[in-house]
Amino acid sequence: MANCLDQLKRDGAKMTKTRRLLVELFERCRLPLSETEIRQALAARGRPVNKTTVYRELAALIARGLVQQVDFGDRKLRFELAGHHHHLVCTGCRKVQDIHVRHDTGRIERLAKAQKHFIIRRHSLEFFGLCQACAKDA
Amino acid sequence: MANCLDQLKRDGAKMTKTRRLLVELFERCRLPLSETEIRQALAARGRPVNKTTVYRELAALIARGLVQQVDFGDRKLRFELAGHHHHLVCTGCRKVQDIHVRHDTGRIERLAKAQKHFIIRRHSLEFFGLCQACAKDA
DNA sequence: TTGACAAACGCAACTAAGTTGCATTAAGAT
DNA sequence: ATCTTAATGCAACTTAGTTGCGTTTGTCAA
Repeated sequence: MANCLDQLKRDGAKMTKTRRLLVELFERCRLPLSETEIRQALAARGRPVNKTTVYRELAALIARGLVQQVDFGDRKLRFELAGHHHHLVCTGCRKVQDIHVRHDTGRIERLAKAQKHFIIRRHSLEFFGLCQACAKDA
Repeated sequence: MANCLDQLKRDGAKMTKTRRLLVELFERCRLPLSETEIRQALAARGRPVNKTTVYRELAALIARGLVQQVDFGDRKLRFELAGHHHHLVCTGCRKVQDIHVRHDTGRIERLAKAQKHFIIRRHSLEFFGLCQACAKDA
């Protein structure tokens, strides 16, 4: 992760306060964040930024492969440190947890190739349901 | 599927031309459609409708369990006949194909319950990559 | 067949998320 | 210290979806 900041530097990027804070934020929190959440977090740390800046910063980090987009179907983009994760999304309180899942994508990739001549590059797998607290209420 | 139209009737719904065409469209096409695509298709069949109507109609069908939402992460809602599907989404031409996948959700559900006290209700699993035509170009 | 009632509809105005163009500010190298 | 260029803010815009309200149209019963 630190080498990614190095990479940024190498191709002419500047080490701004915003960029440092943003990477820090992702590393500490390790969960998908929306643009709004990111701006709130940065503002709370004394760095209020425009939403345009957030999107541009994210685009830069995504282009370098540091950050990736996640998608929970609420038509809101979310972002997290790159790496293959899956999540448990609570439909009650919207809280998100990581979950480790071993699953055999190879089989499906071969199937798609053989039957549909389709080359799978990536997949998304997300789980929706109720967290402990919300299950109690229901 | 026909019994779903019956069900609609039973609780006071009217059999409008739009509704008939819409259900027909879903049954014939069997792939996730966006609001825009739906309106184009209806217009092509001589029934131009307002987007508000489309969304309301979809809400009614979803409420009855006839239709479900799908999500390909392009912050656009899509809709298809209810039932558990997975898709191959071409990132080149955006074409979508169904794919049949057997996979063991039971294991993961038990895991989520045991480790995180999380009750999984549903999941989404979508594959992104290149279809035959687009793979050639790349 | 007709008339009444509720569902369906269209329209216009609105919200929320994300994007773009342009002028200004500020890293950081020389 | 200065200069170059990345980073930033702002305002205006786009796209997807929602809401309120007045009008139209199925449907059912008389």
